[in-house]
Amino acid sequence: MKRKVTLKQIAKELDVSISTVSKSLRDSSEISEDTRLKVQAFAKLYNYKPNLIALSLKNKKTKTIGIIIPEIVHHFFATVISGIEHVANERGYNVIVCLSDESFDKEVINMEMLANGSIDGFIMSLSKETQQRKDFHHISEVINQGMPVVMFDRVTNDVLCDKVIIDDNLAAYQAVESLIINGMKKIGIITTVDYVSVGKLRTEGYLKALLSNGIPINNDFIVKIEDIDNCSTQIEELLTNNDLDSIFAVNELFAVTAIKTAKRLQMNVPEDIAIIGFTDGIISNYSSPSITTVSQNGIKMGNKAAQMLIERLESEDEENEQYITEVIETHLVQRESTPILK
Amino acid sequence: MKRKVTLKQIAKELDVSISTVSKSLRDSSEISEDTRLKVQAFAKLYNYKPNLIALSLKNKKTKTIGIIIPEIVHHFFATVISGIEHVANERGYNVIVCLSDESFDKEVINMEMLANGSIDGFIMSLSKETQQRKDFHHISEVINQGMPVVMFDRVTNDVLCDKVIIDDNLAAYQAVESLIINGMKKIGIITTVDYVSVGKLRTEGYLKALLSNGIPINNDFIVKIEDIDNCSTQIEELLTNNDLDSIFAVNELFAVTAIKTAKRLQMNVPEDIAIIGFTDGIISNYSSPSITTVSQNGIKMGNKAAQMLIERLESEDEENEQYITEVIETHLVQRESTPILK
DNA sequence: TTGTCTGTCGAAAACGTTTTCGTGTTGAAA
DNA sequence: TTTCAACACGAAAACGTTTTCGACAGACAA
Repeated sequence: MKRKVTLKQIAKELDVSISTVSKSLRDSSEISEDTRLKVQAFAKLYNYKPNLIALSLKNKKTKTIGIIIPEIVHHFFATVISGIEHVANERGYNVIVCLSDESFDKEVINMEMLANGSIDGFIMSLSKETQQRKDFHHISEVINQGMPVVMFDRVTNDVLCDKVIIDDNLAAYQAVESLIINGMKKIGIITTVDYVSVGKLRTEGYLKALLSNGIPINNDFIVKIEDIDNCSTQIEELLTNNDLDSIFAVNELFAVTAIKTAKRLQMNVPEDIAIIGFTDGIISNYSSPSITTVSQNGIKMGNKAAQMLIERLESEDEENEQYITEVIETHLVQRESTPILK
Repeated sequence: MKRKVTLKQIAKELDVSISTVSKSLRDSSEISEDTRLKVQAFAKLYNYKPNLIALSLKNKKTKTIGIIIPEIVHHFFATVISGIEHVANERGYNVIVCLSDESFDKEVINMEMLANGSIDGFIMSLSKETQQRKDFHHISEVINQGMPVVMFDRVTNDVLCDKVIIDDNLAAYQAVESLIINGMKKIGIITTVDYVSVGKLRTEGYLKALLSNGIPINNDFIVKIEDIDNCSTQIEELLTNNDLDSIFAVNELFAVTAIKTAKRLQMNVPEDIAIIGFTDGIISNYSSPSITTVSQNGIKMGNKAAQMLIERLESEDEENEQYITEVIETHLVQRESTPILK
């Protein structure tokens, strides 16, 4: 077994000082060509690589980005990580991933752990519980210590920092309006409880679309799901009792569940009822019928978040308090769960 | 902005030595109760947390696990990460994720980067290109430096280390045999090119099942897909030319593509043709018909891999050369793409 | 008084780097 | 011969910890 070699060992072997070795390897002009080449050859032979931990300590930079997300077995979050990782890698950064499991406590613990020197900055999306509690002290604290944070998707106005989002409100508005334009009048919505920020925004977009098109709002058409595992009866009631011509679902899972329920009730999609989902993931693509959906480009969000964080990390004037909220564009992906939309 | 406070600063404020502060915070009996309490109070007030980078350097332990996988936008790999992360977190470890993008070079670069002090050990799954080249020097090198490695799923016999796999050969054998038991005779297979280790093993299991049940092997029934994006014609030919009664697909994507192709060709699944897939991901669950498939429990694989790595990291006798290959059990998940299997 | 023990604390090394500054040698100019 | 610059290199500090060892004071016994 060959343990990793250090500057000190090379120095000893070659009977020079540590400084000389270090300078030689960094091609300093202070060192004569003779010793420089000798040291470099020796270092190459023993495959010397500087210890990154030591460098981190010295430079107070770890070249590592911390990511905190609610879960990873989730197509959208996985794409965002992928987007972050690629930009990070290009620019010489590594990525350390922590999962909050939608738990406030785990989010806090993970942040505190990473904030003690392990990383240079955070990219994060809030857990449900955190959004419910509206307790963001752990994030403010980190920012207050001079560590930049970029939030994406599930963000909050209560914390000042860079953000990357889609315009959930607008995207929902456009989706619902495209149903209206195509003649739909009785449009239901399957959404989340209100404390989930993106769910709330998408619901608002739905309402706005109805209002601005002169369609009265019917509360029977709105179902808010608390627990995804026990949503089937709620959805079934929505479908049976209201003679809907279409449904807007605020995520893939709601959309596909609506489709399966409709099928079970002998309703044809899209002939009897049209369905639009949100998030263009695996499910939308491979369900039958495939799902017309609002695409939110996770890769792009990840790319942008990483860019923003790294630029802040590497900018000269540390204390630039000009926080940016970047809005990633969305678009409607036409598939089989709706008629062809004009 | 309040920068993080260090031992040195506390020492200065309280006019004691750094050692005294450190010992006080670690409840050393060397220090009088007076000063101990005073220091602790002060540290709490200023929210002192030890710098983990400094600790890493001192202890030569980072409490961090490096994960290298081909891609993350992939249900199976995401579940494995999730499994690793949970065990790691419980035992006080963090997880740093790198993606090889199925590229040999990126795999090498990432490993070398992480091997220079950033992590205590690796958990990895080989990239396609690495498997094709059969070049594992980067892995051997890391192991040779005393850094433990656990490989999962896509492994190789050419490297000695701990491994977590499923018995791909056996699982495929059982899946195909269950088709045979249920009266299928003309069984096709959609598989990968041979250098993908798991694909090869699953193909072998298919062949073995046919052989041991006295069914002749027909090479027309075997299609090997190189490029997933251009596989539709190959699959279409397989379906039209051979009058198959069933298909074994070595992954989800092949299975769902087979189903879509069959539908297009006006064949009913499972009445006209039964289809069994591999990997129990989102697609199998949500496609219509849903897919009968071999479930490989990614969470469990991740858990086990993390356990094995951490145990090796924390075991007393460093040089235990008894490498273990853990086999995670699989089982067939009955869904709609086959008749009910006995 | 001398010696020993105990209770508190600080100095310093160590982990592996980078970098500043100082120092000794050489050669050439004066 | 003296002076001075250029050259080549080393010592040491710094990053933030932990830990070993030594030091000093006071108490107590001989």
